[in-house]
Amino acid sequence: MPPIFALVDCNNFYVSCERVFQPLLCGQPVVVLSNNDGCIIARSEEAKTLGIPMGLPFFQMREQFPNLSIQVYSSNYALYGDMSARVMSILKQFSPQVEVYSIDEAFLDISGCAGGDLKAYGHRIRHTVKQWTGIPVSIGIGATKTLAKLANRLAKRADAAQGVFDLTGSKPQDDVLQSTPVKDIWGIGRSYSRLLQANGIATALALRDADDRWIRKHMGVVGIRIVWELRGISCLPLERHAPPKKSLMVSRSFGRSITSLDDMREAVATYASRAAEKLRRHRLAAGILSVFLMTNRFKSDEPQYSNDIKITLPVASSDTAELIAYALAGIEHLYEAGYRYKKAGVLLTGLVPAHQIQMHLFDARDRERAQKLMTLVDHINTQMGSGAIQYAVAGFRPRWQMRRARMSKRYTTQWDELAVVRAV
DNA sequence: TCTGGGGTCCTAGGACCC
DNA sequence: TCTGGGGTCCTAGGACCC
Repeated sequence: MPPIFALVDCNNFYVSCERVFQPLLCGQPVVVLSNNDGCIIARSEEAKTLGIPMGLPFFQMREQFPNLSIQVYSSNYALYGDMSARVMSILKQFSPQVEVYSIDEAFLDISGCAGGDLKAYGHRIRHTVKQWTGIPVSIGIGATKTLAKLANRLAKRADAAQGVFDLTGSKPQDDVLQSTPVKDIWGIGRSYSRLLQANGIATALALRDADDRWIRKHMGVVGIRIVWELRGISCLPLERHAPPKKSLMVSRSFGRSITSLDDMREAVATYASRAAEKLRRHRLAAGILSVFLMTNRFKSDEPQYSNDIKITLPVASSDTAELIAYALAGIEHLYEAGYRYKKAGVLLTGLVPAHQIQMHLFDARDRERAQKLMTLVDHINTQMGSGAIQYAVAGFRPRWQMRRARMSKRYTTQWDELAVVRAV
């Protein structure tokens, strides 16, 4: 049986999560900010209607919309991650074939599940997710992932069929593709969009019927796959199991610029420590550690500097102390006094499963002991809350910490932040 | 004062080898 | 004047995604 893809996408996901626990926000313009309260990364429909663009820096929103009353939240990933897991577990009851594509999206293969009426099945999914979690979703159905994505866009339109759009029927496809600008196709970004339009390919229909050789030449195999998917030939299979991670990064902009090596050391030690925790959670070890730092690229009047260094470890490791040591050695090498640093980060690559680390003959480190210590630290931090135990080099209450002034409570993952309901 | 973070895949080009 | 051909591997950078 050929697959039938349903793309289930949570509407304005972060805003919807906030609304579940603060129903007063429903009907009001709401936005959620990126880390460091930097940019707007989620908007309610009301906020979109007001003309607030995606990615707008928060301080510019305050300049441009000074008189509007908009509810603003810092991003609360503890809450969003947990709500996402709830939504995904519900979707798995509607199909054994689910690919969790991002925090707020999943592809389902619903061939064989829907019993003939795809649209009705979509509505059942939508209704169940809403009832059980409070999160509204939109569902697009198509013969390929690309077409399901496209259908999802239509499902979100107010005039469409209440959140579900089925594109598998052959009839309506041409006009739908005709009315879809190339920039709205999954996989077509700014640059390809410009290229295509400059060559007279402005709609999904035109792209579907474009010349393969031209596409291959200018957009590579990625482009060919998009075109074929638009023709209904599935090139992107459902991936039920996430392929193994190839890299892992922890980086943050600083709440205020760093101008001393001591502060930079604290920040980088903190990031290395977080990265090591992530490694262990995925049962991985890293063979290569890169560190980078940079000044604020938006401040053209300030001297600019950015640099990075890549360190190959003698033996792949997930030991916090060891990764911190390499990261500090790296950052001390990169650090130049006299700049105002805005961001730094630690990137781990050369990842291998923790159980198949290649040992080194002259390795002096007592790795067994280190591993026991890490297991203990992780256990304590799981029980007592993240950060209960940490390395002193990472600093306490550091000056450079990111801003998150408008954070809601962690309603679903923290006992002392549960929602309180009062019966009057 | 103020501008996110974390990923993947693909391609071109250089280094190196026979 | 004129300077092979064909591989592999690695890396940096571009493009895209959410």
